[in-house]
Amino acid sequence: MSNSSGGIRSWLASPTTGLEEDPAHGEHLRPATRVACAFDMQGPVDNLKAALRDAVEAAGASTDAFDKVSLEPPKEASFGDFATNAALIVAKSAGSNPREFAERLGAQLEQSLGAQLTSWEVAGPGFLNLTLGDAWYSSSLEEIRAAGESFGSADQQGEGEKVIVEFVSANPTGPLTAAGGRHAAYGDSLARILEFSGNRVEREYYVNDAGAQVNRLGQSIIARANGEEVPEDGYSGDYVIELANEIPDSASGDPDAVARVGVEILVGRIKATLERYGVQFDKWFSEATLHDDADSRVTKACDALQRGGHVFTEDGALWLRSTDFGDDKDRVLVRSGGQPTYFAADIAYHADKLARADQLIDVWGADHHGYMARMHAAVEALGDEPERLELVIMQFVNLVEGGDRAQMSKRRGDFVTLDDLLDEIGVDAARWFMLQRSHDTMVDLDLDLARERSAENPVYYVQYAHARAASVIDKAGVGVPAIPSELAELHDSEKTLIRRLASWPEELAEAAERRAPHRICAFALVLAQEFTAFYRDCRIVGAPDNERDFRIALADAAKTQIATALTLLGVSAPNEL
RNA sequence: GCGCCCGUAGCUCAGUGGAUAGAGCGCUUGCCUCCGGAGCAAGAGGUCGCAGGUUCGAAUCCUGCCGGGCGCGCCA
Repeated sequence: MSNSSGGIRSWLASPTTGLEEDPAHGEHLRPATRVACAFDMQGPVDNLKAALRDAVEAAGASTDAFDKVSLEPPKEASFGDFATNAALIVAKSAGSNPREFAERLGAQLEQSLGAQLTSWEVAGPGFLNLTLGDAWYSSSLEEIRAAGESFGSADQQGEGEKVIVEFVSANPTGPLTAAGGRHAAYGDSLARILEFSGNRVEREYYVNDAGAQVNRLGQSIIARANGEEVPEDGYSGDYVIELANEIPDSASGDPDAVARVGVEILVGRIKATLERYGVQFDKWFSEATLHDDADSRVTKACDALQRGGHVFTEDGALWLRSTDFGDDKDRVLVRSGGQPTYFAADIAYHADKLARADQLIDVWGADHHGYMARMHAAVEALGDEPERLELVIMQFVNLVEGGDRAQMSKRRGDFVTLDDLLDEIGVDAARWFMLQRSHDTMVDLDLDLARERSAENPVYYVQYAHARAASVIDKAGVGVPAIPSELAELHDSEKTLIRRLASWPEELAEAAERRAPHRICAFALVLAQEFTAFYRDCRIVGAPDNERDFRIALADAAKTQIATALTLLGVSAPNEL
């Protein structure tokens, strides 16, 4: 960004480094339409909810507003295992008041759930608190274990919508920055979550290998090859000197040709960095290919807009009347000199993507939010529904060291690359720390904490719980037995853990719908904590056989779910640390 | 000036209509004959930026302010 200010993030993506965020990538807005989740309701909690729904009907109320009904473990343990606000929502439709209706609901559930329900009570304005029996816990664990690794995932993989997630797309004029690591972690994790939810997902990187910045790269390389300073607006990083040395005849070469080779090399490095980071793109889309031929896709896109009557000529330039679609200004498509703008190419690119998918998700940097309105306007002008393009805006990331927004950079003009960061804290910590906060919050990444290989570091804490589960199962030495039919009374820690496991499908759906991988981090952390509490309270090795076997099954289910969660984050789940 | 995001514990942040607002870090105090102490437990710490409004119920929704970040090119 040629015009961004200096300051805190300047060493991440600073004008003086010449590192540019991907162009054109703006801000955020949340279309009402979301990618549908392909999976059907399933799992123990859904069974309960189905029973609740039946009870609502049996008690004479409408289920029209049932999607507003919650059924979840209350914060306060004395309120039972699950609490529902159903009566508060539907009582009116039965001509009843909430407390009275909750009584009816309780009685109905008592009948339908039998031994699974130990007791119930009506509380407050009309909450119904349920206390479940060990029978429910046992059968729930059974169900979770039967589903195995796919618990919470779509019944039919790939039956959902086809989604293209475009992310990173950083200009190939320099190495990937640490900030790019946030985009990469987010986009990839979101893609994994959507895949797990049954969608067909393609990860795509838009390579801005055309336009003025590529030319500037060529000029900069040539200048360096001749031992000169780079031109104003050039790229001054040391990597340009490396490129100058690497590219044969760069001192006397044609700027475009030199630039092309430079871009090729840099794209290769970006690819390698991302691969190291665990991110694989399905498609690297070259902007230059949009400009090929006289009859290019950019020209076609402009023609299409013209046919739609959405363009006009002024001052020798061709404009899109984007104000017709909510933008605050009209935008130039073709400059008076005849060259298409970046925007025009981006429209062609999005037209191409729209033809290839049901839903588009673009992940953009926060400094591009001003670009959102025109992009949506363009989609609409093309005759498409703007909701099909979803723009997710990533806020910035700062690296913090020693309690300060740190000078990790050695000197002015340097910046922290993603590779530098990975050298410092490793892939697992980097991905976790990049993901654990919501995309619309600016984050400070604490390098000291991220480096820590102890329980103070959440990512190691979660991995530790996983390794511990593996270890104790191994130590018991009887494999993973079936859940015994005769059970001793369950410990509160066992029940708490099973409730958590059972809540996974719902949590996952939430993360998918809200495009919120950070929820998976939060879930994994709580799950690890609750597993650890169970491990502390319920001895496995040396316990009576039926208790031991039940607990092994539970530990194994927890281990599986921790591993699944970490996989969705792109973090490893080793059996030993 | 206009637009987008953010404002919750000392710090970094979860929590997009439910009951006494949570986690991690930091701080205080305990716990190793005990399946991994790379651990566990307890505690202190908050006018959810401010003011109105909607609701049986608001950190959450609406309006207006204040503060911070970012953006408003025939750049990408």
